[in-house]
Amino acid sequence: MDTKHRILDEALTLFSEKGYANVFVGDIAERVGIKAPSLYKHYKSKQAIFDAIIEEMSERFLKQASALNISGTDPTTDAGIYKKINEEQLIELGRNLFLYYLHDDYTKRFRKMLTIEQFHDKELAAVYMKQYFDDPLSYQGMLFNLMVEGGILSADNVQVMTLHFYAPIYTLLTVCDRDPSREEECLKLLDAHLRQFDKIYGRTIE
Amino acid sequence: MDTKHRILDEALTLFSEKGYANVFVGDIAERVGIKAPSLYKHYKSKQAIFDAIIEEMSERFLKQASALNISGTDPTTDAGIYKKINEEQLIELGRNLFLYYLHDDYTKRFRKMLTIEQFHDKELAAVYMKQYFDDPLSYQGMLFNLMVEGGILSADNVQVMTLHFYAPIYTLLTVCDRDPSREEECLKLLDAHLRQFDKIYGRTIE
DNA sequence: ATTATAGGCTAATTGCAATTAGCCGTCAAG
DNA sequence: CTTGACGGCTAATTGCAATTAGCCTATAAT
Repeated sequence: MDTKHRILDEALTLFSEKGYANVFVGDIAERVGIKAPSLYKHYKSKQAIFDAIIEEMSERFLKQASALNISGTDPTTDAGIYKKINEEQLIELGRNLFLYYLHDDYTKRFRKMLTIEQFHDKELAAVYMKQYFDDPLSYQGMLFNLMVEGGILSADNVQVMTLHFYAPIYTLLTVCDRDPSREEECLKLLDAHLRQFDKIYGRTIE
Repeated sequence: MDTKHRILDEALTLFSEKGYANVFVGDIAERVGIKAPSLYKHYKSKQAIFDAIIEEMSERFLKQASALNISGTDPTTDAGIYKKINEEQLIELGRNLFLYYLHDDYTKRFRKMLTIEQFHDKELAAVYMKQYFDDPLSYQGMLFNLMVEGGILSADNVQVMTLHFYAPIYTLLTVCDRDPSREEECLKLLDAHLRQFDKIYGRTIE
């Protein structure tokens, strides 16, 4: 009964490393510890495995939002916290966002898989964009609006400020995905970015 | 004799749209206007076509550097120009970088192809990183150093400043690659980014 | 004029990888 | 205690897509 789930897990790993077309059902089966034909007791086809991964990940995304902010609370209902944030907390917010994306095992593999497969299918490109561009920007934008209200940040154009915050995080993330050996270098650069960001947009409250 | 080159061109188009594994040699042949077996008069195998594309693009990259800066001259030999640049020219520099990457037909298709195929092969990931991260950052970093010397920009940390300049450009570029219909939106955001960048780091010369 | 080469075609061939057929053991429910 | 679903296996089968064989024409060089 657990096999069904192990198949998805191993398939995701392989798809993220080699891409759908370069993974054979036999590879997946081997990792799971069964033979290829046995896979078909659980999934109708190779494509069905892929679809099930997309399905599961879409659900997972819905639940994860709260992992990303500093308080673990929902900022729409707890706006006050973000009006009192300080420099260290702002930096921690960025670092958490980065580290979550970087190390969460599922999102990491899923992101790599989407990166490879995004051009096969308009849908996948849309999922990628939503997950790694639109949602982070709109979520961060919302937080920053609160911070501007709270006098913690100052900006004419919150959208551009949010882009300035997020684009380096995204860019460094894609570097680490491609070459994990540069992780340390990227973390340093991330840190420098966040401090500089705070210096640029932060307002000292006296 | 021209067929050999047309094959590369059509193959690049197809690989960039569907990925290597999803393109059949018959597809390439059809576009060129010949039958699949005839391809083998020009290239030993499908893989050889792919390799030839990589080869040709690597050469092309060497020649293109001068297309990206405002003067068309080599800044290592003509540093003076960058010490006298003004706000509008700085913005133009960023826009040119973006538009070149976005619209140059070869680099656009090649970038998409690399995005899809990068995880097959360490080499390809390295090419991608060099082309879209390391080289732009080091090149821009060099320009910005000149501008800091010239009193046009001010910064403690030129590396982070360069990241702040380039990361949004890169990020918006990946958005346009995935969904060309957002090009206009991205261009507006690019413009706002560049103006904001100038406001942050620019120094008025009186 | 003849011949070799380049480049095209049709018709195999090959080989691999997805899937199907059909068999078997286990175990829980009746 | 027997039956049927579940999940595994081996041995086909299928189908497709890369490549090879072998032929043909045009043209350019000898």
